[in-house]
Amino acid sequence: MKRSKKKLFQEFIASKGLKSTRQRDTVLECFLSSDHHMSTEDLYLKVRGKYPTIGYATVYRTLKLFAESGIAREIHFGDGQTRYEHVAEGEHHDHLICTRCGAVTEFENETIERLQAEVAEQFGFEVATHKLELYGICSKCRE
Amino acid sequence: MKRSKKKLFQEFIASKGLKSTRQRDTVLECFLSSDHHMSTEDLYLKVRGKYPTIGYATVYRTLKLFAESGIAREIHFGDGQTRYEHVAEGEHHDHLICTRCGAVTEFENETIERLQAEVAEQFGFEVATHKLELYGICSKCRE
DNA sequence: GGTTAAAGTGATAATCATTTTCAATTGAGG
DNA sequence: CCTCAATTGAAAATGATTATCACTTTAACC
Repeated sequence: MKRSKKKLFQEFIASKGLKSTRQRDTVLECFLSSDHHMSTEDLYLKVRGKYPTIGYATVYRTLKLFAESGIAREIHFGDGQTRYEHVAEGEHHDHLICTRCGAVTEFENETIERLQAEVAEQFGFEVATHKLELYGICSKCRE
Repeated sequence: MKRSKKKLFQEFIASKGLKSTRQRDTVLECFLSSDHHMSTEDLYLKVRGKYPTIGYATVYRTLKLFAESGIAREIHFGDGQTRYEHVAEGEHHDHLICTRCGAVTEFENETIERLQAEVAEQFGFEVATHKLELYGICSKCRE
């Protein structure tokens, strides 16, 4: 799975006439080494561990490439920071966001997805991606 | 309906020991005069028409108060600008966002809402608000 | 109506995340 | 190995939003 994302990204890079560099490889490795979404800062700090001279700009630029290549997707929770999550073919997860402790839980629900498609069709809208976030208090904080 | 929102905001202001000012009244009027969501800049420009000396900071501050008072809600589409939409008691609308022309259409679907509540319950999560956005190409752009 | 303390305002400076710039470096193909 | 376009990192620039602060206004009280 990781192998395939690496390959996907390599192909994307090649098809655009871009170059493969140690920086991009390192950022990709670090990104793939986590299961969940991460902010640019999270990733920057992680990459610094393996490649101390990396610059912020490079991480920003590389993440945009991930999004363009389709292996990642930007997400915005409204706290002013952009995060990136993994995109697996045909898979999508939505979020439960605790407004007290900030915890983010992922979930999937096929029925909701299907209903979304129906609504879009009614409007003649062609859906590319979607975002569903539920804000509230998580079970731990409610105890 | 507008009357009730004005009243709601007045009550909120009073309950917090805040003051009623011409600036706040003007911003509220301008906000209520539109049916849909608007960015801070949109509103700022509109308010300037009625109150030319208004400052950006005041509009920002007032919008935050609207959100706190419950008559408005922040929305983020990922373009770096915060927008505010009207909140009507018990009503909620989700968004179809065209990534080509930027058009935003609102919709409601009770079944989706109900399913969301079910999912949240499974996680022991208490939902306060939610956000559902479908990104893609609108019917006009598809022609 | 005048007094006053607390809240509000507006101009401006400050922040914060993200982009751009640019000189120096590096990768891929010939 | 050479060449040239792509890449990088540091630092400056940007754009949205927030904080600061001297001055003004509101609401309550006398």
